[in-house]
Amino acid sequence: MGRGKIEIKRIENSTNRQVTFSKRRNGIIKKAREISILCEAQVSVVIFSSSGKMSEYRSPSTSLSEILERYQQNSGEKLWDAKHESLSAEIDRIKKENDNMQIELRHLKGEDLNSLYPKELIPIEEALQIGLTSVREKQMEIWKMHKNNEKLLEDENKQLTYMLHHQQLAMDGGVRELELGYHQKDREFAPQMTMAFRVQPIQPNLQENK
Amino acid sequence: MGRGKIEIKRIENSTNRQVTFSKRRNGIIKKAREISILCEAQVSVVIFSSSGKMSEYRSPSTSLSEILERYQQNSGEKLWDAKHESLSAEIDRIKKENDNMQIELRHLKGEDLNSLYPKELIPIEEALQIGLTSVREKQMEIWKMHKNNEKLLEDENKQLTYMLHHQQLAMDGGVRELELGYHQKDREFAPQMTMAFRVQPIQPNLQENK
DNA sequence: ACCTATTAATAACG
DNA sequence: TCGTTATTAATAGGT
Repeated sequence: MGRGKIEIKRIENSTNRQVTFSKRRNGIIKKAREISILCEAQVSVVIFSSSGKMSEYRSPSTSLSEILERYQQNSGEKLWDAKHESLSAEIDRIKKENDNMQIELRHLKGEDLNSLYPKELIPIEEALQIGLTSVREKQMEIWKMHKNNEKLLEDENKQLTYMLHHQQLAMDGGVRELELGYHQKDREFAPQMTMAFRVQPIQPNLQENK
Repeated sequence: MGRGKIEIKRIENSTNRQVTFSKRRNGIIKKAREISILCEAQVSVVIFSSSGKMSEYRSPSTSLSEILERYQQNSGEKLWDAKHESLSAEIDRIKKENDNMQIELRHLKGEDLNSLYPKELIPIEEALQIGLTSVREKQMEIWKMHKNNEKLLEDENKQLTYMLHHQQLAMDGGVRELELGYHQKDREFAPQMTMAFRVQPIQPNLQENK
């Protein structure tokens, strides 16, 4: 039905193919609409072009879900059940994993020990022993760090006290007339000077509180 | 395209409508096949007649699920149920739970302790301490049970030895003529008699080996 | 997009 | 449902 008859096989010329697609797609959709009106049929047409663009026709006042529902009833095919099943399978898998961990946790916390064979207590005891050792080592490490920090702060305090003392002596001893200028001009500068002597805290990332 | 032009509106004559449906449905499906071949298009056509009978065309080597997948991507419309959503949500929930347990387990085993604040080490240490105490109590309990069982068996042994001794004395002392009868008639009965004296093992469910 | 010669679909009927 | 055929509709190729 055109200037010439064509064979039904892939149209090699790309432009031609695209044009034909466009025309025939419109034709199909028109036909779909017509049959739905003429014959009270429920129709769904979905067409993807080779470039991936989608076109669609659905008979009026019908949702795709409705059509899919009918489709499944008629064909017996499971449409989205494949995905559904894979999701369920994953849930089962994770739940099992979950249960195992739960049991392991309970055992480590000393619960449900009666369900175990005596032999199975041994690795649990060992794990607990190792865990306890690690935790206590960590605590010891932290304690040492704090101790160290304290020591540094104490040293710093001594140094500051010493410097303060010297400064006071110097001030008392002579240039008392400078006091006025100190109070008026350098007051806000003074804190910055003492800051320059402050030792940076060790382990700045160590936080005692959240 | 027929002996007469027809208006596109419901065909009132039922027979006529049915015939037209049949013809046009074939036409649409033929067109669908043609466009899929000519233009490399992916096509899905689903038609329900007014009487509920379904017809379908799908371009070769494509499943409907695949088409639905593409459809959803293109249209943004959600075809799958709330079911899917709830399953996905449950997976997320369980996975999260899973992660939390995993972390707790690792901490109890003394791993990844650096990611914790010092304060958080304390409850872990306590839990480990409690767990260790429980496990050791359990082991002690089992040990005591074994000890007890051994004691009972020992007592039983003594009793049996004693009885055996007495029996032997009685036999040696007098009725030696019974020996023949004992050997021939009661031999297979004897073990059952001694069984009657056996003490039932304590804690029959206690299994040393799997 | 539009045009139109030509083919394809199909309405009416048997 | 199937075949036939007059007639309309779709569309291939070209502009």
